Amino acid sequence: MTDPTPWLSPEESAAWVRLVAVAELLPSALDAQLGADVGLTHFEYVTLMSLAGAHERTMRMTALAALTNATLPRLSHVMRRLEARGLVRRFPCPEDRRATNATITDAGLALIEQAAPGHVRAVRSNVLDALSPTQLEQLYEIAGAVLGRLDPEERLNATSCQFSEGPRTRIA
Amino acid sequence: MTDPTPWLSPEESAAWVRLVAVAELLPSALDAQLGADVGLTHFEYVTLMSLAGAHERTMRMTALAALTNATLPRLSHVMRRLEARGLVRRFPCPEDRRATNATITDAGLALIEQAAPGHVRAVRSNVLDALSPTQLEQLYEIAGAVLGRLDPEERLNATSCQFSEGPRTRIA
DNA sequence: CGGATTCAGTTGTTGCGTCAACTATTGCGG
DNA sequence: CCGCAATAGTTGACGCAACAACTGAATCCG
Repeated sequence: MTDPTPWLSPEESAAWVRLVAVAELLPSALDAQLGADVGLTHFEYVTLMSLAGAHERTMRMTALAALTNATLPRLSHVMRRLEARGLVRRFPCPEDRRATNATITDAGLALIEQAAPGHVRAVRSNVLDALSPTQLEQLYEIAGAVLGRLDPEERLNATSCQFSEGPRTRIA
Repeated sequence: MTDPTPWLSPEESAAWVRLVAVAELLPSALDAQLGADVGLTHFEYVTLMSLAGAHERTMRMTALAALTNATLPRLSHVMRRLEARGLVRRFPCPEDRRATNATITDAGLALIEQAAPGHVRAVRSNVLDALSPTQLEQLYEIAGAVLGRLDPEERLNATSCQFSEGPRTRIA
């Protein structure tokens, strides 16, 4: 009982401190670049990208919330703001009249196509360029292991593939 | 000009997505545990820890802000709340009457001593336990490399050593 | 010495995320 | 078929961080 928490070893502490620093600075850096560039937060960008990659560029609010790891209230507020800017549209789902479908508009598509190059540059210059191919693989494994603890549900899995594509299209 | 952003390779994209997920979930997890345990945010906890480890348990606001990577307004607001809870005290610096010194109170020390075990447990269960010793070393290197890009000024360096110590004391 | 600039902090406003209601629809059990 | 729980989403209130404007003290400089 006197030693339920053996404190952290120097190695653990050093790695932990750096990880925390990255976790704090990275979101700010992403938001800053996207905000200055096109007036979007990173979350708004991911939301629009998810819609752009969806079938018919349309998704149910709940599905979109799960995909972007947002609570439903948060997504609702964000979508209201995006809709006010003409970047998305919302309309009731015909099959389930409780549900709401969201679609990205042409203006929304145009905006993320405008935003993407700068965002990719920021990702490279802030992170990827600092890592060797070996470290990239290690990062993949490490982040995966940590995610297994942080997100046992594995809800965040489909956000991917938004980056390895060329300009997004309907499907083909 | 047509290819200034070669998009991301599948490997890059996969690692990036996982890193972003960790960067989003980790702060929430820390805040949730500390908030439920002792009603502190992670930032407040780090602030109190920094004060506890400082000479005479006292620090200038500017120094504390630099150490915790906070803006001065943010720190000012946080310190006002902490002072209202009796966890810190503020008083004008005798040598420079522009400056304000902050000290952690005995109540503040007691609170972080109460909070530390649970926090360390959370750090372990959410991150460290998922990594092998090799991965811990890799994480240290990777996070260091990324920090070199995100924080070229190296402002976040002294937050360390708060974890490898036993219960904090003045100095000796 | 005296005015201007810089520095240290605080305060007010705005924007975003979370939490707690609340509405409306669906599906289930009797 | 009728109530009742569960689901989908919206809305409003509150808390915290960012930004800008402000006060007061120190420093620079002529």
